[in-house]
Amino acid sequence: MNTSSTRLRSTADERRTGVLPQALRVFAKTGYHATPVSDVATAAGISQGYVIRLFGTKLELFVAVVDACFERIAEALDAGSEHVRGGEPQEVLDAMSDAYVELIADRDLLMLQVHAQSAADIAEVRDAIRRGMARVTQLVSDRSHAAPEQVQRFIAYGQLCHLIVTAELDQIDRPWARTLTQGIRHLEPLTTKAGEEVKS
Amino acid sequence: MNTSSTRLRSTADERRTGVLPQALRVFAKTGYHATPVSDVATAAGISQGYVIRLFGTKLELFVAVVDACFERIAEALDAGSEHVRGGEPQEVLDAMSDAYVELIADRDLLMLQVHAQSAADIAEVRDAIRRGMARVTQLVSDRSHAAPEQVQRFIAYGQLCHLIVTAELDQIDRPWARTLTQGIRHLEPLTTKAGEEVKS
DNA sequence: CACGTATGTAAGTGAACAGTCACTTCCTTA
DNA sequence: TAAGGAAGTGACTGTTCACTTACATACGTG
Repeated sequence: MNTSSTRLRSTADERRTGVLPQALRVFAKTGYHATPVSDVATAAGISQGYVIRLFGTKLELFVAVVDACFERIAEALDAGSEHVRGGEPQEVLDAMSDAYVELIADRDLLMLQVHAQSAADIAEVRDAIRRGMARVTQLVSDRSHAAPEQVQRFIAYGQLCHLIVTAELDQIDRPWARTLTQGIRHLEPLTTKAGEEVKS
Repeated sequence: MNTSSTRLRSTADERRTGVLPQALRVFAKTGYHATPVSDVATAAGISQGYVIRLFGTKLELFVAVVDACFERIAEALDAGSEHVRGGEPQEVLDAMSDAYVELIADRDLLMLQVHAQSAADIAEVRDAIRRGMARVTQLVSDRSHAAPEQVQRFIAYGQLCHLIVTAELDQIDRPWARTLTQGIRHLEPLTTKAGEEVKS
């Protein structure tokens, strides 16, 4: 066993966990069917054949990516709810909203959910979405102690964000687009507006 | 000119309009990238090469399908709002909700929207979504005279339906799934519940 | 009826892609 | 240090697919 950094090669497990974030980025751009495994391999800096060896099939890779996506979302919601623990339900929901909005500023986690929904006719993908949504919904419910209707609304507006981001409705300066984007402060990553409190 | 039905061949325009509903069905199942043109051709009963000739490229065909999809949605919403014309905003919105839910009982129009969102990195597809959402949003606003917030909510819950249908959450009998599906009476096509008024 | 145009097909083309395989290089440990 | 196993590559394979093209058949019209 060599724990020092002099190794030239990673273990297969290290590779897998290292590949996942890159695969997430690539799949988020073009989705499951339109993304060749070779693109993932290039992004990860390894050969295409080895990516398949690491994950078995492209589908298994994609499912692993979807799981990782929801994992990160759950973590963010969890962290966002931490500093208002025990607050009013709506207060907790708002904190989680802010955390989600902040998290998806780079679009990848959001786009991947859209692509996963589009590929949900594949049973394994549909199951991954179910796992993820179960986790997220339960987390939101448990942390906020909000009524089911409030939780449902929370998720519904999250889905609306998907539409806004995929069609880039925030870049359209028309009444109908403003109707859909109103009150949703999202994207414009890292630009801090004066007077708005920032998570320190 | 021969206007009788003795013709063995359709005009190109007739073919195009005839192919679109079949293409809608096929694309709704597997999405843009995973659907070969040959599948559309088979469904339409013509050769694959001719489908391309009729629409130019697969992309142009898909865009035409997305436009047709929103066309049908707009028609349904329009019709649904007819018999409560001049009613209270929320009343009109509810009527449109019912019309939408009834329309998407066969899933195709809904699934196609999801697939279009997933392919929205293609500029032509993104533009088609924008056209469609502009039309739908304006229609809902104009017919209902509801506040923008209400219209936004209407669309947001429509997007929630997309998630429920793609992941088939209505078939999951767990609290988290019930939280997301509550109050949304959808699918279970054509089963009329006692005591619920039916559009005669 | 003959000629030009539009409808439609079937075979073909070249590129792209998921997965395989033989092989090399590195690492660990007995 | 030798040996076996694990990491990793690159070329290959068979298939699928969008699009093209050469050709055939039907249709309208002078």
